[in-house]
Amino acid sequence: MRDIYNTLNSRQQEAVFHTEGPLLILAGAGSGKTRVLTHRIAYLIDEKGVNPWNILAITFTNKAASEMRERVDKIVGFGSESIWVSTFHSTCVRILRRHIDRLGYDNSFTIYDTDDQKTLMKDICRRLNVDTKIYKERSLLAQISHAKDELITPDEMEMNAAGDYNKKKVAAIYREYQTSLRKNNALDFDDLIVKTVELFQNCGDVLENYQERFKYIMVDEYQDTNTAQFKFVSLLASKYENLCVVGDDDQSIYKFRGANIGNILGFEHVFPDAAVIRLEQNYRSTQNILRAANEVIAHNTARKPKTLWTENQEGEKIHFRQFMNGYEEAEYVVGEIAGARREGKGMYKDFAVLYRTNAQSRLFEEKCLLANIPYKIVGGVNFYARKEIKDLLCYLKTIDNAKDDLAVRRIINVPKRGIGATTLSRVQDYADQMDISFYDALRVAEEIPSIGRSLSKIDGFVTFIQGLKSKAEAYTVRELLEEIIRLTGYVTELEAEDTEESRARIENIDELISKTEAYQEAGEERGEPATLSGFLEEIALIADIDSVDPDQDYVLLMTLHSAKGLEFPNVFLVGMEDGIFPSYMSIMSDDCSDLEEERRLCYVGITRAMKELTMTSARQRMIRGDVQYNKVSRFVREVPRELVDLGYKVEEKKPKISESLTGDSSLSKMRQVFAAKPFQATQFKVTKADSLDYQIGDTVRHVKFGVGVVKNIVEGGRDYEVTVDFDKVGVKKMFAGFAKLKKI
DNA sequence: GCCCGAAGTCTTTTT
DNA sequence: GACTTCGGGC
Repeated sequence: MRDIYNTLNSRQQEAVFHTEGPLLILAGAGSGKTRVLTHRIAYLIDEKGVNPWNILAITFTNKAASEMRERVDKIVGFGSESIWVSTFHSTCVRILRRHIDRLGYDNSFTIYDTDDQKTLMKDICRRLNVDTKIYKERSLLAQISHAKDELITPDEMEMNAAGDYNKKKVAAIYREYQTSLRKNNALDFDDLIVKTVELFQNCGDVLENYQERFKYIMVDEYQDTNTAQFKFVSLLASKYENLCVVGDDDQSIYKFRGANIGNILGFEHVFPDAAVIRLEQNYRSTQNILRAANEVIAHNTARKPKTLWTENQEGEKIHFRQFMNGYEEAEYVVGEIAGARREGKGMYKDFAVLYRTNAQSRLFEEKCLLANIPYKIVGGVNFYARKEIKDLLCYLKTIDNAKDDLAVRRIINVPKRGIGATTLSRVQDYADQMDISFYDALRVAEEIPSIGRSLSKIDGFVTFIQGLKSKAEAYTVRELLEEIIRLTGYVTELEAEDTEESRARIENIDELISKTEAYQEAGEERGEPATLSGFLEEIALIADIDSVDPDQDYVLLMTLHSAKGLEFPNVFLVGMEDGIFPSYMSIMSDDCSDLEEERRLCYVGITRAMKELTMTSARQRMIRGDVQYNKVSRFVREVPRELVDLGYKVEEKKPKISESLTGDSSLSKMRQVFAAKPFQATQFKVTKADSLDYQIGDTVRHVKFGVGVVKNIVEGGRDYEVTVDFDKVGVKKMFAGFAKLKKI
């Protein structure tokens, strides 16, 4: 046997060597569960002679999947590429792409994102004369999604409704929603799981096929599986029962999207033969951080009792600071990072700022920009949800799946083709009457009565799309996209607009183009054809966290939810205020388990930290336009006083901050900041351009600082250092790779 | 059919 | 505060 298993502790070894039958690994935060999983895979292949082809490992995010894949590649001798490592959603898509015709869908189905779902729901409400003042689209979709998480069909929902008028109405809307999805040959996120389960239940041969294929199944983050996902896994595993699930009930934070904590708490009931192994030694955090985490989570009642321990050093105390408002809070945090960086205490990527809601990112982003600190915001408005991106994607979707009415209707007038609402509703009526798709109705528009003058415009559009369709086969995705941009004049139009906004949009489009290129390359590497459907699918299933590149040196700003599974030497938990975190909703809720979920979220946050943890709060804060006064979060008070360092008085601290980092940065102050900053020589991996598209004397634009003139360019080891004199904020030095200056 | 400004709504968290 | 929707005017 190889000696790679010697580095594991005895509990971990036990988990690795237990290969047959159901196994539940209760893995506390930082207890090395990914190590266990990867070593377990290696052991299965190397020692047990299992064919890599027979192994399935499921994670929640693509990032987790690719990390696991990478680590498996490193320790598995051969054949690691045929191990199936992917997320629940991609796994299901791959299965459905091959077999969903058995359920009466077309195998080229489209995946609807939240935006698409909303548009569709709006449509349905209009059709069914539902008053959206009373039944909000959002809440309807939430109810439907929840039903799907629990594998409840429209029929079942109606039956459960009994005499309840409201519930019956929702059930009817749910039914109509499903019909529309099918008409559009589309699935929403939840359907991906639900339909796969349906497929398995209806087609025994398909299920058996996959049961034989996946003889060994592993599921990561098991505490976050919902009923549908559980059903999916247990169907797959029911033949061989070689199911290994890894999770931590204390880190269950996705109840709102249907995660059923019962799946982990009741695993031993469903699989009576299950072995249970606990991993309680933490390798990540200092003793103080771990003690704080243990103390906080101990306030929860619904949990499997356990206590993490570590052999690590005691470490520093938990820092807590309270500020007058959110600005000062952000200034402090960013100042601390800048300071630590200046003193050589770590790189930017060693720091993470974690908050409860996405909206809180803004202040930190602003301060980072002012301090010239590279950062990345994870989450918030999805890149692919931006208008210009969606427009172009809908062209691609139309080409890919002509049944997707939503996509066709979105682009029929983008750019303006002078086809109005009246015409569109006539086409829609005709399509409904004839029971054909919207696009097919357009193709036979001459048969539609009272279309009149618009006919020629519609014909123009149809010819245009048909032309693109005929090219789709031969073109790469990139070529197709560029053709669309050229023929529609999309970018030309934006260029003519010439505003701050339109320039940003063009930049986004450029990024989309490079994503098609990256997709092409990845396909070639894997030896898979880079199809249009494949590209659209990848985009639909991508999460923002997936784009975090561990080689890039930037501070990460994200929600606590996004931070799960990550670790950082230094963590800032900001906005620690009752009403923010725990959220107002959870405090007010009758169901005290809501508050417990928030506490688990806090536990997740604390345990992200390896060396240092800072919690901050503000006395007053702007929330949606008006000022709120919040108390310090109860979670802060649950950390034993002796573990906390309250620091100096805030008033004493302030001058030092404003000296270095306030917005009205006079030249001398900025110099101070930069003088002690030898960081261009260190690893600052922003890909260095071969040359810059501007030179000394050119006028350039910066996202935050506005317009300025380039004064100097110094070629550094990894990037160019550019000095710019800005109209508004004066002279600044910055790195070309990060500053993204645009010549104007 | 299209554009612009006023009013209304929202936010927890995400694949 | 930021984004979307709606209604009035052209």
